[in-house]
Amino acid sequence: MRIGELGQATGVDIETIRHYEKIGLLSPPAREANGYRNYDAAHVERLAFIRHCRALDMPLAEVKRLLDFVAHPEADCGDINRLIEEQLGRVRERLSSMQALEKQLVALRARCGENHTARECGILHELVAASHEPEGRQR
Amino acid sequence: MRIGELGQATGVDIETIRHYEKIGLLSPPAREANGYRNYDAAHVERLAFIRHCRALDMPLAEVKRLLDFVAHPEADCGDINRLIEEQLGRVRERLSSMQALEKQLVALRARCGENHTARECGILHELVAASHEPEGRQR
DNA sequence: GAACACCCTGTAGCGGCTACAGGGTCAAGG
DNA sequence: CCTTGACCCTGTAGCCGCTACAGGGTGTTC
Ligand SMILES: [Zn+2]
Ligand SMILES: [Zn+2]
Ligand SMILES: [Zn+2]
Ligand SMILES: [Zn+2]
Repeated sequence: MRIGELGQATGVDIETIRHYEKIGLLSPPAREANGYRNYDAAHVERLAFIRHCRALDMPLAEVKRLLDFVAHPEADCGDINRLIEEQLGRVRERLSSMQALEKQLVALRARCGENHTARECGILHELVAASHEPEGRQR
Repeated sequence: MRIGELGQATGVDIETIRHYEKIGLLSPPAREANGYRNYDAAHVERLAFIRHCRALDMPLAEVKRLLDFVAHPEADCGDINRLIEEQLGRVRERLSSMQALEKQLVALRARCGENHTARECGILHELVAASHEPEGRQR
């Protein structure tokens, strides 16, 4: 199948597919006589796998590591475990900082009353005032 | 004060300070005879404000808009309100997708038992299997 | 006069795409 | 036969928000 069909089949932009090939994440497919890329079922499989991992917000470098495991199934599984664990750690860290962020934004929003000018805006005052304190009371 | 002192005072890397100047976020300071940047109190104020907004994960483009409000306090505050609202919307969207992500990763981790090879690893099997289904059951 | 801390400009890199520019290929329709 | 259109190719540059050099200049101290 050609690149357009592969994109159709997996819901991936063809520019992205070429990008994955360029960075060595998706193996170069065969070429037709006219130079067009010609993908097979394994490519569909692989690309779907990549996208699934990306949907789990894994960096491409980690996806690459996982693909290596798929290619060499005799390897020990401990590393896979660790990879997921690391990923989970990062996600949780990000999650908690985003929760703190949401709280701050909600508080900020509450500072703004009815129509007035920027000079009298509680949001702006709060932002200016807050930037006078050392960052990170919440730590 | 020189750039190093400003960095000290605000906890911002001097490369970052020069970067902010280059992209027009921080106004160019005066220069000493030898060409060294010479900042004043207003710059400290402004830089602290920028960093505080960044800590709230605002894109620099929005920080710029806020700085415009600070500079023109006669403007209507409605836009400030909207800006914070948009920011909150983005944060919440990201937050809920990260929560879903965390769940998936926890489920994934549970699939891996004791020591075994990648071939028998439940995580890998799950990832491969999941990539066969159309993405986004959760939507 | 040499070591050191500081400063300057400019360029290139990161990740993960996205968007061109400037071409080639091939089937259907006027 | 020729044009239109859909598809494909390569290569380069841009996005964000930094970060890291390379290759220099300045100014104080021993
Ligand atoms: Zn207001
Ligand atoms: Zn102030
Ligand atoms: Zn396992
Ligand atoms: Zn399969």
